[in-house]
Amino acid sequence: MLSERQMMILRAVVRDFTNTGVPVGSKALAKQLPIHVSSATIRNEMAALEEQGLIKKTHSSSGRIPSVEGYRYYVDHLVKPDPLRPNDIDVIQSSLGGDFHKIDEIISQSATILSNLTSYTAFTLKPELKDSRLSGFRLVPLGKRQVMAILVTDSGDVENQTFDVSESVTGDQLEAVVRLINDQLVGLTLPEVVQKLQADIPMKIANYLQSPEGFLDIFGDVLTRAAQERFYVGGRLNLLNFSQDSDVDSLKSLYSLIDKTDDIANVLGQPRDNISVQIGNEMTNDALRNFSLITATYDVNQHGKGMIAILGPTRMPYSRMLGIVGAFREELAKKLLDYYRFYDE
Amino acid sequence: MLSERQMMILRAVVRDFTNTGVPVGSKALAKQLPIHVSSATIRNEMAALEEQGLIKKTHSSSGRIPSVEGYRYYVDHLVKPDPLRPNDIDVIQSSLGGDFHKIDEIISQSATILSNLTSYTAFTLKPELKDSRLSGFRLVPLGKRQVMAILVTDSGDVENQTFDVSESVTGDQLEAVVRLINDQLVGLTLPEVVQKLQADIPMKIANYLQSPEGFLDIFGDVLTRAAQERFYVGGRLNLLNFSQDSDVDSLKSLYSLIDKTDDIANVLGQPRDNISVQIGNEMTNDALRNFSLITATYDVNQHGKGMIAILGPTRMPYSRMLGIVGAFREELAKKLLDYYRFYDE
DNA sequence: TTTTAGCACTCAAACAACACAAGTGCTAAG
DNA sequence: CTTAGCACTTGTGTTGTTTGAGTGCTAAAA
Repeated sequence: MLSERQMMILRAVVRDFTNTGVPVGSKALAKQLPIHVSSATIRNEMAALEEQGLIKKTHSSSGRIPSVEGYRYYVDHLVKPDPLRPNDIDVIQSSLGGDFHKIDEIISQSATILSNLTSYTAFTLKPELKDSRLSGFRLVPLGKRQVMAILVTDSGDVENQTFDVSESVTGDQLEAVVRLINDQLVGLTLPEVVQKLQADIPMKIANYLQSPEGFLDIFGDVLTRAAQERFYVGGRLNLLNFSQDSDVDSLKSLYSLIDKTDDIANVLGQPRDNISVQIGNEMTNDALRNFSLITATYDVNQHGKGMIAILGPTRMPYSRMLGIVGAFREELAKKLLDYYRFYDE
Repeated sequence: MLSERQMMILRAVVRDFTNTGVPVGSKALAKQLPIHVSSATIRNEMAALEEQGLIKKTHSSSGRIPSVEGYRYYVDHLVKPDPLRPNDIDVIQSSLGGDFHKIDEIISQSATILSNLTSYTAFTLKPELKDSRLSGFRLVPLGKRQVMAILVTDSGDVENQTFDVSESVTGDQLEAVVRLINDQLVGLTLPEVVQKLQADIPMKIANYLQSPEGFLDIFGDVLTRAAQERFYVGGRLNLLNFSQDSDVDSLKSLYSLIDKTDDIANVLGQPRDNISVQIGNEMTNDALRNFSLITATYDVNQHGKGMIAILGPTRMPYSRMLGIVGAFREELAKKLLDYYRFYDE
């Protein structure tokens, strides 16, 4: 259990350190704190905090910095999200104010805005219905030998891919395949489709095409892309700002983590409600040891829930960041409700 | 004019320095060179080379490194491309050996291979006909309010985009628009299309749609994307390897250069025939001062010419790199001819 | 019992002094 | 024209010193 005074000190240590990056000592605290005690008293209290593992020294005679547990305690009990700066509000409203013709534009734009506001790296994920179902499949002939495959889900996701077919394949054959897919697979959830695709579909398709493998490749490809949650990333390059002593290797693994959709989905994890903070090694992934991740869901009513996140150094000004993320999720939800309202009516 | 011996020395300086990164001195050269002269003689020759601006010192008593002009002389007169290592041949053949369903896969894969072989950053551009023409336009309704716009050129490029329309727009209206576009614009080169789009098309479309702006936005968007040359980039992260003293700012500007298709197209420039090397500040762009760029065209006969390039430090082993780029362009051309042959027949 | 002043101690960081190695230019002799 | 020899320059690495910020502990004061 922490005393009031200890909390005050811990809060000050976190605030100072996240602002300056310099370990904070007893004397500086004594001057700064609203209570009148000597640096010796502060020292005693700091020793107690260190005892509990909330703060630590970088070397035997240095000032203190927060430990992961210290940050944890801070975000759980002590922090109060900062209200947005007027300037930030302007940025959000003007960047999100324009006209958009597709949801993805809004979501991708959001990642950019969020990274600008925070100067960290931002992720956004569009609102998603629990299990979306295949609602349509098309093959559109484009030229002598080019065909575009289009897959649509009932949550409005569209995946497409062009590919080349040998000219011996006729339009009738393609149409038959499309009909088959639509008859057999529309209405199923995507995992069910994948399953059927490995079971009886190949044989049925073989009735129409001599060599169905190529086609199945394409279809499977488009399908897995559709089943995958698609993240937008903004401010990738901001990671370079805290490349402590330019450790190229860890930077590389960090970037490959971010660019693999699967991996980053794992990192962000299941959307917890509200806002959640993960600090340093609380995340399993080693490449993130010096980072913190703030994730938040946003709720667009019947259109599902989405997610936003920012990734920055463990040593980030949490109060400000929590304020930004909290405000942005609201703005984004509002914008999307507007968007849907327009197209629904 | 350089004497035979001076050439030999320059060649050795470039080779040593690109291999080790350490300025090379007279004694080391004396030991290594096939002729028997003392280090003092080498020193005299080096002074002559420095006089001509081909090599320079990093400080008053250091060994010499090549100047930009020195590299230039080296690649123009002295270098001989290395033959490929057997291992590299394997890599190319196995990575390019598989079955592909679209050209873009081959080209994008090529960027990856090339970056792996060189451990630099690689660019690839697919073969392009001089001025491609609009050969078709589609609007495919996907659901209640989603529509996909597809644009096809006669060189086989496909651009597409989904967007949302208000439900008050009917299928008949869309069809009318498509017919209009195909009647009026198919067969024109893309610049001509752009021009017409700003002239009489908007009025004609207004006959069918109350508010054509949204649609024109989309069409224009797809159009500019189609007109743009699309580069594939492989091994982006390799740039981190030579982030000398981790200059974050210049890294950032480098990456934003690479990621803007327009800018990078400018950097790579017009495809010169054959293979060309640009060294350091020979390129106008400041962010590239410490880099060299090797570009090469490849020729797929009637299917046009494409381009590949690698971007690495000025201090790169040119002989090896020229060997790789030279061999790869041949392999790629061969692969593409194969590909076209299959689908053409 | 809590707070505080005082003091001895620790450590990182900055700096100076120094030796070393690699390399150069120059001179004079071969 | 080549070379041996030598004085000179400079980056690098080592070592020792100083300084300043900060700590823990003790004993006195509140």
